Amino acid sequence: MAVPHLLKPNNLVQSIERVVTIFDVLAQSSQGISLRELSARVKLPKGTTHRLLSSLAYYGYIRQTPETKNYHLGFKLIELGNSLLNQLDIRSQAKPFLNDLAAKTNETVHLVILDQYEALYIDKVESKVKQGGLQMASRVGLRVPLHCSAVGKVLLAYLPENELEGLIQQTGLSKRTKNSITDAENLKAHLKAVRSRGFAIDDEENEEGIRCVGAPIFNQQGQVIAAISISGPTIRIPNKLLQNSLKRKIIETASAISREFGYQEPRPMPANGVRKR
Amino acid sequence: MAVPHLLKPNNLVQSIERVVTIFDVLAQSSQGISLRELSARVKLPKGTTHRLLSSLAYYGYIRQTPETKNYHLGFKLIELGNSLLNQLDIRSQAKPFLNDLAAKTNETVHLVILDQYEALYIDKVESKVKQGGLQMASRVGLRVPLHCSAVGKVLLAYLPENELEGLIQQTGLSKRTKNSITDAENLKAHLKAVRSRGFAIDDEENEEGIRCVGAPIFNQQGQVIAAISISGPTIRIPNKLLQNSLKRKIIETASAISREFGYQEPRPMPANGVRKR
DNA sequence: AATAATATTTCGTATTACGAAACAGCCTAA
DNA sequence: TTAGGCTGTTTCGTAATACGAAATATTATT
Repeated sequence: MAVPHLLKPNNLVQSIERVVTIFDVLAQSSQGISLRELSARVKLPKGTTHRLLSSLAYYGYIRQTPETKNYHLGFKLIELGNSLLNQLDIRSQAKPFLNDLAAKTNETVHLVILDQYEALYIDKVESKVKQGGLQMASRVGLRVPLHCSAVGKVLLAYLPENELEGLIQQTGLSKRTKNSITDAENLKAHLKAVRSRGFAIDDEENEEGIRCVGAPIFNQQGQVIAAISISGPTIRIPNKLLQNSLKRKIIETASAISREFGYQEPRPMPANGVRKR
Repeated sequence: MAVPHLLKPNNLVQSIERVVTIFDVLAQSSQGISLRELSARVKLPKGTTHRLLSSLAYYGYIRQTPETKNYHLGFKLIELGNSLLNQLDIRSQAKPFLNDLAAKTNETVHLVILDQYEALYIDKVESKVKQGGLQMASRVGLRVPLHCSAVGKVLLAYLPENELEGLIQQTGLSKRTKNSITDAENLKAHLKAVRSRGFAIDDEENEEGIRCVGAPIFNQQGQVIAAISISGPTIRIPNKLLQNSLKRKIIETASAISREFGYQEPRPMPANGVRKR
């Protein structure tokens, strides 16, 4: 809930702390929630909760269904969230390339950035041809662990050593599936390989039955600013396909986007393109 | 900025008021903003602003670029905004129909709901074939006035009389283009026609060079819960096309979505399907 | 190296938000 | 129809909380 690597300031504004908790509860309550239950969940007196809610409602950050009196997140949040998405120029720059890639591969394409030691989806393009109707559990705004996703491993690979250590210390390497890499040394070796090859593979390491290939996007300074991936059900993506056409396509697309940002490809060893925080 | 028709409670929580103002300024500052400038804009001492910011940063609602020290909106807002979008089942229900409609018409399709006397875009599907590269100034999370957009007029048409009055009183009828309807009586007559025909047309009333057709989506109780539209540049959309194929397609699509919500079409007069707030 | 212009932290104070308790509105059942 | 038990909402005296001026630290600039 809180940004993991930021140390907690000793003088947090109480109301902000409380509002944030309320938002979290509301985000989980898709059917809305009553004042009574909400105040119980956030462990505050009804009166106090109500006061915070009416302030938030006044500004459109939450809303109350008139019939049920239940509280929900407010539409102002869509406004803000999308305003932020729009400010991210990586997103608009990458969009046409992602569309193209999804059309060519008939699989789902993702764009992610690094945030708070997690990979944050900031765009998703589904192929029109949804064979079998298999859907990925991804969505703009959601997050995946870094150590067990293709995009995540790409981002990790170009992170300074000490930050990688920090992540391992703080969040650990969770075992999401039987293929997840949970050993720090294994991971480091794996990441070294990712750096030298320029792409990463997720072979059902995050979600059973899903395979992905991911590649990094560099800016002019050679820093990794985002990652893209192609994802699909294992049955549709044999290893052969992954290692050949998909791998080629993701690398080509990633390079094309990097070039838009002024990145100069041909260095002798692109391996040490360290990402500065 | 504040919800217009809600009366200001006399006991707003000060910190929330301030945070909201900060968010608004940050949303407008796509390049980030310095503490000095931000504190000037929100008319608060630097120290005070800084304290609020560090609380918000701790929870990921804002972030600070390490190099420039500038402040930006935080990714938590994307998470919340999209979590809310996802809670709106009208959006997921309508999605396939919108895709279909965009593909068939090669124009941009919008899904909007009524919020705070404005039409709020909650989905947008662009046709793949972007002839001429003409782009609409719309985006999920943005808003259009009700009285001069096809979707807006559809929503207005099914609003109880007193709410329509309230809107006119509070926000007025702005003249966005030479075609905008700015007279209350004209508007009422126009809305009556919209009700009886079951669709609305926006003939460059909101944006010069843009024409739209819109139609309402009903729920089981016969209330209007959303509206959809087809929009495109005037040059590509002659009145003939609008009145024939596009009009037919938007009505068909809207009915199909309404049926998903259990709406029973064939009543003698669907005109009095009054929308309850 | 000195200066200027930032961002950040400190700390005594009074304003602000607190929350217990009273109130109001609604449903259900007798 | 009215009593009872639920909700959500408002009040108000109090003290804890957030306030913000000023000191300090951190950068950038000359």
